[in-house]
This record gives sequence, C-alpha cells and structure tokens, in this order.
Amino acid sequence: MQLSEQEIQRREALQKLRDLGVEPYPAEGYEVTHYAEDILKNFETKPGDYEQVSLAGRIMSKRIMGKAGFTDLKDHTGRIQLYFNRDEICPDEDKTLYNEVYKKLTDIGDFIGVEGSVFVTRMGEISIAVKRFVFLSKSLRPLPVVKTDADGNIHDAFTDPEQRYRQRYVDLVVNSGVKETFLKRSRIINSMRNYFNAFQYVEVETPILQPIPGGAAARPFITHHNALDIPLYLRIANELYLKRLIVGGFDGVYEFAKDFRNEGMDRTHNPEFTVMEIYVAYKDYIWMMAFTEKMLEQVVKDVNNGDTVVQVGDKSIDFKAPFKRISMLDAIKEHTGHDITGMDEVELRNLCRTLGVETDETMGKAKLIDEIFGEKCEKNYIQPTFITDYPKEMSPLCKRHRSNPDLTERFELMINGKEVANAYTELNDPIDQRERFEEQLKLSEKGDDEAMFIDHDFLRALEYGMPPTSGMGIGIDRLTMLLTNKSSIQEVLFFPQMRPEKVATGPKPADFIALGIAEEWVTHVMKIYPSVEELQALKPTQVHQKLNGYRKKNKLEIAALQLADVESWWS
RNA sequence: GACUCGAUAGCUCAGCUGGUAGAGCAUAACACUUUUAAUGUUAGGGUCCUGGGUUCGAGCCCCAGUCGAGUCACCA
Repeated sequence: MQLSEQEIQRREALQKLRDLGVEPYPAEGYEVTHYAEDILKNFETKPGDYEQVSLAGRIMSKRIMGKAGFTDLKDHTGRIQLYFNRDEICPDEDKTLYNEVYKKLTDIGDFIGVEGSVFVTRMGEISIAVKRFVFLSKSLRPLPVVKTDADGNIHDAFTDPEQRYRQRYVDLVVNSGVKETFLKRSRIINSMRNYFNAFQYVEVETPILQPIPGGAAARPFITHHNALDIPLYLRIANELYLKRLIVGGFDGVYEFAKDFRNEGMDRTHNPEFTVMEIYVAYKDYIWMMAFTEKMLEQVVKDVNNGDTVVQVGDKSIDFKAPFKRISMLDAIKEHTGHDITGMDEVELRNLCRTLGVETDETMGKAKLIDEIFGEKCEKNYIQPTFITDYPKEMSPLCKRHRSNPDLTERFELMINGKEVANAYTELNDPIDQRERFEEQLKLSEKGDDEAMFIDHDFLRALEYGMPPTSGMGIGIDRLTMLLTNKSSIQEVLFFPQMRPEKVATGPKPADFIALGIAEEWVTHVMKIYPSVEELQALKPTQVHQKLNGYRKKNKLEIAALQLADVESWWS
C-alpha cells in the first residue's frame, strides 16, 4: 500500500505515543458527562453546572500559540472549543504531555476525551479549559478540512459527489447539514409510525426473498437458493403479502419495506429504495385519501416545527389538509382542453398526435391516457393533489370503479409535479383478479418483461375471502427528498448504489511474501522488481547479487541475503 | 442507452500555441499564554484517471477506455 506523506507521519505519531506510554486505542470506555450543544446553550444561564465536565469527540481543528492552544472538539451534538494551557496540563517540570503529546501528536480527526471546566474566552467564545485529556482513537488518514469564516462562508468544502457518497462517513464528519438530512428522514419515519400505531395498525415484516416477485410492474433482481435449488427474487413490492395478512384477519397492517428494482439509476432512482405500504380492512380509497392527507400533514408538522409549509426549491408547498382532488380525466380536460371520456384507442392516438405526445404501436388505451397525463398534466401539480380514477388496464390489483367499469378506484398523490403516494380500493374479487392476472400473462407473452406473474397462492388467499380493503404506498425516499429540499435521491440515502471502485491492480506485498521473501525485504524487492513475474523471469544468482548490492548502496539495516534463500523463491 | 461536462498535492481549485507543474487550506520545523478561516518565517509533498497515438517533447492535441456529475430517453 502506498502511503501519502501525511499518512506516514500519522503512523509515526502513533508509534511515538506508544513509546511515551500513551495507548492510542484504549480498550476501556470513557465517561462522558456533558455534550457540546448543552454547554453552548446553557452555560451562560447556569455557569455553576459546568465547573466539572467530561466530553469525548473528534478533533476538528487546532490552533497552537506557544504555551496555549485551541482545539475544536466535535461530539454528536456539535462543536465546542477546547483551551489547552501548558502549565494547566503539566503542572510539574515535565512538559511532555503538552509539548509532545498535545502539540505534536494530536491530529485533526483523532478522538480524545477531555475533562475540565467551562469558561468564556476573551473573544467571548464558550470553551472548555482542559485539565486532563486522553486518547480514545488515533486517526491515521487526514480528513478534508472544511472551514467556516465569521460571515458563515464555507471554505474548501468537501464537495465531490463521488467521494461524498462513497465515503459517507467523511461526508458526515466534515459537512455540516448532511447529518440533519438523515435525522429528518428518521423523524419522518417515526412520525408516520406513530400515526399508524395510534390507529392500532400493526407493523409487520414480510419476505424480501420471494419465489414470485409480485405486487408491481418492474424488473426484479434474481438470486438462487442453494438448499432449495430454486430461484428467488428480491421483492419489487410487498403488496401481495400484506393483503394475505388482511385475509388472515388483521384489521390494519403496515411495513416500511426495502424494495429492489433492476432498472436504471438516476437522480430519483436507486436500485433499492424504501416504501411504506399500509392496508386497512373495511375501507375504500375515499377513506384512504383523507387518512393519507391527515397523516402527511401530521408528519410535516412533526419535522417542520409545527409548520405545514415546506420550501422546495423555489416553491412553497403547503401540506395542510385537505388536499385538492381531481380525476385523471378531468385533469386531462383541464390541461389539454380535450375531454377523452369514451374515446377509443384510435381517437386517443389521434389526440396524442394533436398534442405532440409521442406514442408507439404497442401502447393500448390505458397507456395512451397515461402518456397524455404524464406529458401534459403531471408537472402542473405542485401543491399536494390527489389524482383519482385511473384506467383499468394500468392497475391489475385495483378494484373496478363503482360507477364506471373502465376505471379503477385508485389515486396517486402528486406533489411538486411528482408521484409521492399510490393507493387503491383493493381488488378482492378472486375471479376478477384471476382474469386481470391472465391479461398480464398475455402482455408477458407479447414480450413485456415487466408484466406481472400469476401468484396462485395469492389467488387462493383471495378465494378464502378478503374483506373490502384499501391500501396505500408511499415512497419514503422521495418524500424525504421533498421535506429536506434535496433534488437527488443520493442525498437522502446514506449509501447510494455506486459502481464498484476500481481496485489498484498493482502487485501486493502479500504476493511477494507468499514466495517466502522476508517482510523486511519486501518493500525493497518491490522497488526493483515491480511484479512477481518479472522477478521470476530472472536467475536467482542475478537477483541475489542485485539485492545485496542494493542493500549495500542504501546501507540497509537488515541482514544480507543468502543465495539459498533467494533460490527458494523460485520453488 | 444518447449527449454535454469533469477527473492535476490529503482537500478545494488554477495552469500554458505543446517546453519536466502552481496557490490556499492541510502536513513538518521555528516563534508566539485567550485564538476565530489565528498569525509570521521556512520546508516537504504530484504515476497531472488508465491505455494507446501525434510530436524532438503531451497535464495540455487526437483515439479508446474507467469513474463521476448533469440533461434527455427508459422506468414508476
């Protein structure tokens, strides 16, 4: 491994610490009595509470000035300044702890624990006068140093998205605000969970590995189970399992589920993503609309200091319930001026041409309508809006509309021009469901690789009887993007999927050690012979002389090689 | 999948018709007892993403590739 200058220096510092009897990676825990945020917030009103404090965290910056030095410590609540005074740290003659250990052997990134008292510097900054400090963990790699000046300008920000996503741990340490996004994500999920639990609905877990990837139209990931010797799919949805639970007698079930879809990746798509799905018995989609808008209003209030208005880019979005409701056909009428009620496929195709919406031969009636909606209407719904009553062919798991057999009882919730939630009055007629699956099978035979499989066990469950049920799914990643004002899904996933990093293909010391070369020799051997192959292409005598010559020339403090040793590298 | 842009020191970035690489921060050394992006002086640090090509000479020009970002398409 090729170490940079700074990495070598830190390894040397590590050794010096040990030489001085300081353990850089102690085994025991460290007792923390206070946190940075608490001290900064409350010291001035109750200074008496902070005469003796103990904190632990990471060193973020260091400013030494002779016999005193300032260090910024970051714990999980924030940053606070530490004041190290030489004679305070080292009251006796021996000043090593200050001059060596503190001044030279602590680095940005190290974890330390400090004890001391809180005071205010002449510059007016609340700080900790350190009396004792210990190493908790030495950092061997330099962190990027991001500085903020008095006006709040950020200098030398760590901005390269590739590095930020691949090394999220670094991003979290040095970039303020990143952690807040993820804390908010957690609060969004907690708020939703609390809302459901208040209704006594039950949080459940259903299989991620599924023999039939059902519940949505998407290409799945496939894997193989060795003992059963069958293919298994990573779920693309959990809908069919949650409905089985409704069949089994649950009144309401929900799951925060990771789903997996083997499709393209971009700003709004990650191969694995989180969806919350909820199913409630004896309800329909009308009820579900009211349930959903109240839930979202509550979630937004919970994460937004009680406010229902969220700033997203240059738009203000108000989550105050009730949301606007409009049927898909009315939406199209509103934004295109055309009433498509009762139009057949030919008429729709002509309309698409008139409107400049691209079509192709394989598109059926439903797909054409969807295309018009997606092209002409979707982007207009900035404020939360329920789009209702979708064409039947688009929704094979959704119940036929009570007053129009060509439509289904479905809604999607559009916010900021994008779909955030999707819900149905669930289809519970097993005969109808079987027919819909069979239509999907025909699509599949035509080559649609996203058409749904027939799940016979699910049909069997429906045949035992499922109560009228409404279900709703909401994309947690996309909701989080909205509420944190992020335009990329990668900003709301800790570890977004990335292409694997290229591994250095160069030779590894281990390859040479495997030949029997002594460890002390390996780095030198590698300097002369970059690969095992190049070394072994030569004669042992030649290598033997060359290496011993190298040893002499560079005055290496290691024993000369014997020819027999060198010869053994070829065996 | 198509197009556009990017990859140079640990980090952020500069670089010239094509003539062996620069700055700030970080690092090391010295000075300095309350600093605020601390400061001052000095020093070290680079396979200029990879591989080919053109050229006397390539970080720069050409070709191919890798990775990333953006736009579009596809997908929900």
